[in-house]
Amino acid sequence: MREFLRTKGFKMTPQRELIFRSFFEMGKHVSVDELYDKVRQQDSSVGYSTVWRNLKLICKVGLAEEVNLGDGVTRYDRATETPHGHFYCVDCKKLTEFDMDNIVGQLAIISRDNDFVPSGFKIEIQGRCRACREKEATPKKTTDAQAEAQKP
Amino acid sequence: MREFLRTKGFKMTPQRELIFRSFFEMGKHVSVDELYDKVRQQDSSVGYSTVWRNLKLICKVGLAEEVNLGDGVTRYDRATETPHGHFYCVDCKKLTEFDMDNIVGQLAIISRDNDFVPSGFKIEIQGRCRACREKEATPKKTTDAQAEAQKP
DNA sequence: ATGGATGCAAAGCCTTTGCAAGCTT
DNA sequence: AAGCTTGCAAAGGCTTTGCATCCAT
Repeated sequence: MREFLRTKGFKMTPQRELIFRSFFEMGKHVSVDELYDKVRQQDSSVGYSTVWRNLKLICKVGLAEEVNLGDGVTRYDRATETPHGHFYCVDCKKLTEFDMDNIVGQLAIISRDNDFVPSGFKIEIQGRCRACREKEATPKKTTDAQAEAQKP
Repeated sequence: MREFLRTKGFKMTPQRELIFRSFFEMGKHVSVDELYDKVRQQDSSVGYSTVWRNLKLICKVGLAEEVNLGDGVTRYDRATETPHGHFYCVDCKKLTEFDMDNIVGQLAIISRDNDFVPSGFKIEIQGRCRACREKEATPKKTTDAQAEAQKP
């Protein structure tokens, strides 16, 4: 890793090592705050911006990429060999992955047909996961839209 | 329109009418700022939050929906009958649409197979549009990744 | 010695909200 | 009259940046 970074012109530091290690241990969909918390558990002297900058660095060197669902939080997803889409539960906000190998091929075709050179694909399916559906077995009287509309 | 809103419990006002009208004239992918500018051209007394709140209202009543590409700006897309995905040019930041009828069927199947009840699908294809490719016919010496990595 | 890396604090940016005053119904 | 709306200003919430200092190479 140290060697890998050097070839890109970056140095290895204790903080960086801790941050990188923590990130790759945490798996998927990590937010800056989450990673910051985890890092601080092991070294409470690490600054927030250091975590933030290193997360950006991890993306720069191609080891991860940003995932943004528009809920105000940027998440970081470890780069994987297999392209995948996300199920986004509107209730619990959890992300689950699904394979999208098959669909990517079609998206590439669509792109070509539209004279667009693609570099990345994102598919997000919003809805409700099983857990949240079972949790709220009792149906509401009003629709979500109406209920929402009442709020200021 | 006035009638439609009343049934949902909302009133019609001059500002609201102007905002609604402007939004629907502007077409797709409108940001709060853009709409605000357009509205101000016709009535410079309208406040930013009024535009913002009405854009939210338009979404609440189902006439539009938010589109978020994670570039820090929320866009609003008029609700259409045909589901569509977006080409997002990483150079000019423009959005272009494409039909995704065929793919939606598959996403629904994927959802069912994963015990997920979908309520919405989003597909985003990042890349470069023809215009931006032609604009920069001269290839760079360094890769984008390397160039980016040099920045602080 | 050098130039990248770190921490802290502060600035940015957009999105939201509190409130008093003003308008629809 | 009653309650939704509006404008302005201010507060939030997360992302970025300025800088002096520190450290890896």
